[in-house]
Amino acid sequence: MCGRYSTGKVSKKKYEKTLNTKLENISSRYNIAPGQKNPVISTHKNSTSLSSMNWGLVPNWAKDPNPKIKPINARAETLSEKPSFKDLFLKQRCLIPADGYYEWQVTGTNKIPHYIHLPNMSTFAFAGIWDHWKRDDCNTLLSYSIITTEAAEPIRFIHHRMPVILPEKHWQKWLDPSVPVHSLPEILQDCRNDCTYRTVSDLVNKVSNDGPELTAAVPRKKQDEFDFI
DNA sequence: CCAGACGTTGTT
DNA sequence: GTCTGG
DNA sequence: CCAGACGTTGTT
DNA sequence: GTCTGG
Repeated sequence: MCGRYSTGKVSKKKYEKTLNTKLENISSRYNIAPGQKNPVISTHKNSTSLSSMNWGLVPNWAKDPNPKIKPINARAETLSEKPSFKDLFLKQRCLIPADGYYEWQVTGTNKIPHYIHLPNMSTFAFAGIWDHWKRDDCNTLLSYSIITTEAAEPIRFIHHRMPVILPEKHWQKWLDPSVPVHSLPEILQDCRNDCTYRTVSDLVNKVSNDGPELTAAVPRKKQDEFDFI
């Protein structure tokens, strides 16, 4: 799955070139957590732009802008069936700029954080869906959820689910609300699985920690080595 | 029909 | 255990 | 995702 | 809003 990620060294130019549009700046962050406002690229009324959206989907029909359940992830396999997601999957897809994400490997009583990224620390984009919540007397709330799928082979030992990382060739199609429905599952299945990883320190656990040191490789003992102490 | 949920992950 | 806040 | 709180009444 | 359960 995906519950923390980074935009530390993303290339805004890569998004601008691939999408043929001008975007606002993307701040460098190394510990993006659910519930925060983060940069998201979406196409609305024929224009593609970067907006600040809340991570954790608040559907437009929610009575309250702060409902109990705000999904941070949405399963790719069932997107077109779930009442909360199906309309958004058809018409409100988004790209989430990132250059890595964190996954905790649970071994016995230990939780070892790993930083997962593409070769060469390439800038990438998660596939997501977004929505727009509005009541007369309240400000508009934009929110999003990151789509997940089965984990790629190299990182499956860490966790069995991972966020969908879209190759650049699909970015424009993914954002286009008029793209034929049948191509959506094809795009999702053609996601990147050439991920690599490193163990990192526990600094990432605390949301208030933020900096390049969170992504630094830190050797960690495995659980079975602890067992003999 | 109305009332109530609408999600994921992981664990059992 | 479960919910909230970040 | 993880960390940290989880409550009321009354007083300042 | 739309779906599910009763």
